[in-house]
Amino acid sequence: MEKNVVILDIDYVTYENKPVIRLFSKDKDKNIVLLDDSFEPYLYVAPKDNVKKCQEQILDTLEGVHIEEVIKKDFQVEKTFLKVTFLNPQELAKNRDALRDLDQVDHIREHDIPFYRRYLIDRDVIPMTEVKACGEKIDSFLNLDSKKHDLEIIKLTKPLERVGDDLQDFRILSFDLEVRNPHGMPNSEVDEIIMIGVASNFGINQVISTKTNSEDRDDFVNQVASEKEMIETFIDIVKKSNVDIIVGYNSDNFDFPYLKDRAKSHGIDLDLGMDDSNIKFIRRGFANAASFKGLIHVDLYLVMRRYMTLERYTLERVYYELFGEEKVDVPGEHIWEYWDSDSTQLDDLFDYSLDDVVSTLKIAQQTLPLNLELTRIVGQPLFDLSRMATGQQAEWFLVKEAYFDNEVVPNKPGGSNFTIRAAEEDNEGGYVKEPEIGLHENLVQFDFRSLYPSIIISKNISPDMLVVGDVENREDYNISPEHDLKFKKNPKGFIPSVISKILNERFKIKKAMKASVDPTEKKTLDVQQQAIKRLANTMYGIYGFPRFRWYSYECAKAITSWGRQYIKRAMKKAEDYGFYAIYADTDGFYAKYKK
DNA sequence: AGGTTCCGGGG
DNA sequence: GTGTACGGAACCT
Repeated sequence: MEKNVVILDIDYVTYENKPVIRLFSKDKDKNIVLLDDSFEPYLYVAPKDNVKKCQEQILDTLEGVHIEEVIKKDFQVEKTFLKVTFLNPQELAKNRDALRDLDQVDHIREHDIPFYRRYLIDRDVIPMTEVKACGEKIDSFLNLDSKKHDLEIIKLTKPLERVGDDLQDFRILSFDLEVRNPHGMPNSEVDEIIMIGVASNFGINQVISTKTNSEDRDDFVNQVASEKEMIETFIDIVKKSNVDIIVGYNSDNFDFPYLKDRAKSHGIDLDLGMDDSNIKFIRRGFANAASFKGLIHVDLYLVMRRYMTLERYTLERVYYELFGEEKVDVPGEHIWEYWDSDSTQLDDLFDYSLDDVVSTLKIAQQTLPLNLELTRIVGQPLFDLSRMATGQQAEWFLVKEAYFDNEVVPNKPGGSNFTIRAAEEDNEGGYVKEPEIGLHENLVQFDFRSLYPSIIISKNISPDMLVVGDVENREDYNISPEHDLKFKKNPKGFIPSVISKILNERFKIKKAMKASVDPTEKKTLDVQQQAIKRLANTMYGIYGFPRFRWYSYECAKAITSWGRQYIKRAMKKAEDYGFYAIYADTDGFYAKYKK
């Protein structure tokens, strides 16, 4: 059978010792899980000097691996690697260290790319877009049961085909808890949930509670008998509404952990997964992320911290910044008093609860389009992408581009490598001329368009083009104004070529945007070009950040040193025409016309 | 100057 | 989950 579906989420399970990729998807009216058992985990081995000997040693040491000799580019230089394929990801993880330590092995590469990400990259599958699936329908697979979970299960017989890059419409639901907290920040062991606010882009706007508001107020309260029933009602709404994306504000760290604890105390499972599986908290560094199979949870707090620069990121502050309106406010420490009061204060608390969840939905509608575009460009799941720093988004984008360029990805710096990188002096940044104090008139503003991306492209600044030591023909190199850093003029470096590619794409989109007469299309194109701009601007940052795969202190230094040269030159030139700069920063300045 | 601890959001 | 992890301000020594 053939079917067009939209992919929401991905994971894998191990079945009979083999990995099976599961793509949680949907079509117009049904949830669909695609199964693909045709993909195997692998890594690359760089042999020391003798490829054959290395291959023999690996085969002698490890059981059940398959080895293939491949030519891959490493910083643009073609080299022979051994592609070592394992039975399953667990085997790869278990044997990675032993492999690295073999005396015929120089080093290993691409050994730390999560299996589902590898699948998305290698199979060119883009989350949140439409694909054509060919396969056979099956009734069940492991814990998945098509009847019990009301979904279709399709075992793929052919690779997925891209149908189009068009972004789909998604069903978005926001939620928010209010808790009775007589002693400061609530404690889920003792403090009950008093309200659950729910809003959606498909008509739901309500507050579930054990109390209700006055008759003269708008009727948005869904009154139930107990806290247990509140939680059950919430779960029921989410499940019945076929939600694609569930959003909250700080829901990774507050709402979902709290809801889970309270549900547990009533013997309820927070089983919102497409397969009725439970909520799962994924440890990501210092914080947790709340996740469900096939239901994308986006915590907008994390998204907003990247989306705009503010001194604080409270829901109130972010909402004000985006929409210029004040929110209904109830001071946190008084919530329990409002709840206990049974008067207009209780009504106000209901209004506050609804306002919070409606604002959260509005913020989601405002910001998700950009994140969906980034998902499409970066090629990783929205759940992951919404929690990545922009530098990580850029890095995963480069990992994907490297695959299509037949480049082996550099390893992440580990241990001593990282310490060396981190110990390097801070790079001198852009040129800043402190503003001259006073009220100035007759000012002109001047700025470079994408200064750093342009420098990277025009000077071919890329770690694979950097040459250390003396060179014969200096004219074959772009040489930085300070530090004598030399970059080959040819061929085009990996990162400059990626940036030119996406900037060309942006140029085309901007052109189409100007030509378009349909306001919806215009808006969509605008979001697309913004997403690309963000990604292009991040590329400078990745050179200067010690944890990145393409980290290069030299590249970072070269970019800023050319940057300083360009802006100073421009200021000088402006002065020749009678413009005196009163303030400058990195890629632009304000100047006063003296005449 | 250099190292260590604390904090964000949420109620 | 092919796990190991932020970044700036405030506060010590």
